[in-house]
Amino acid sequence: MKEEQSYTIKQTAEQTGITEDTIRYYEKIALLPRAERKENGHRIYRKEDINTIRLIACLKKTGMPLEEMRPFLAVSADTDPAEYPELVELLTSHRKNIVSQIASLQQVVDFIDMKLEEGRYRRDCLDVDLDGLLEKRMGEPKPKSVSPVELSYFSVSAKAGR
Amino acid sequence: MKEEQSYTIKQTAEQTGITEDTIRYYEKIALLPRAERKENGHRIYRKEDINTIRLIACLKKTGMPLEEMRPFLAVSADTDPAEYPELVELLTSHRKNIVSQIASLQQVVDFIDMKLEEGRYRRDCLDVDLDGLLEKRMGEPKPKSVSPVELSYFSVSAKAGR
DNA sequence: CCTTGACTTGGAGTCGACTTCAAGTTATAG
DNA sequence: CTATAACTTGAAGTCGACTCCAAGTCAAGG
Repeated sequence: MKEEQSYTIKQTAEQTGITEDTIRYYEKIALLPRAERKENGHRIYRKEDINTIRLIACLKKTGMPLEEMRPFLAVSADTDPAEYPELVELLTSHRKNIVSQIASLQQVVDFIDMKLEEGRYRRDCLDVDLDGLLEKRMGEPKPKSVSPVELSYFSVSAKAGR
Repeated sequence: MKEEQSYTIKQTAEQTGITEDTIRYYEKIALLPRAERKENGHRIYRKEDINTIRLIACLKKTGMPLEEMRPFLAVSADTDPAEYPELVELLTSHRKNIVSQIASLQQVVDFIDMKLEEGRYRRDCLDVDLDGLLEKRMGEPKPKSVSPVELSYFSVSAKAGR
């Protein structure tokens, strides 16, 4: 085994995409545990810590408020979730949230595709293969699309006269 | 045709899940157009407006700041996107964002599933069919799961001694 | 006529999440 | 020996998105 590699706050910021200030802030509000210091007082971070910060960044992308992250960080850090039933519940419940968030996002993607397709359709009304073109434009495969959910309200307004 | 149905701000709030205050606030910052008023000055809303508000709610769920929504609302309202190239670009670029957001979310779902599975696994170590059970617990089909992305950092810390 | 309820307005206050600031320490380079 | 850079601290400031407030209007009920 090699002795644990460690990083400065700057390196950590670079690796995680979270600014130094923000990392210190997270420590201040105890979202992160107090980082180890060297003799000179400078913080040092390990892979492990970087991973925790990455997890925060990831949860942030899901729109989770910092306060709600605490239990997740606990789980990530050391706790075995199954030992704490309320944690298990928290996890499953947040999972539901996220799944429904994905649905929301997918809806927006569909909205955008629809709009894009619509414009394209109007433009070169009569000859081009729509899907082929769309795929080319987006790079995305887009296997099925258009969620069953009430997508209605996204485009109506476009045609309803004002 | 029936004459357009209309709603009070209260009804609108109920239908959209956005509070009256917030709706007024959106109008104040001109995210929503000034609503029509009746003789007494009360706002009235149509299906069309409700749909716009729903779109805002939906975009909000994707974490989009209000300011960034303006162009989307324009598109939704009346503009043909293809007529404004910068709008098309905006749409495609935000589409990319969302797709990557979905990936982030999926990552978190995978993280949760992993944690849950892990706990379950430790618990009744030796006999149960994991996937079957998991599916039952979640209700979700979960056809493939575990995105290829660096999921590593999610669980390492769990086993790395502290 | 007075009250209740559903609204109106402008403005002030709150809250989460940073972000910036001022002042200080320590390490290396010229 | 000084200056630059990389950090430290605590506190204050900012910004987006509400959220609440006070004062007022109007319509219907008792």
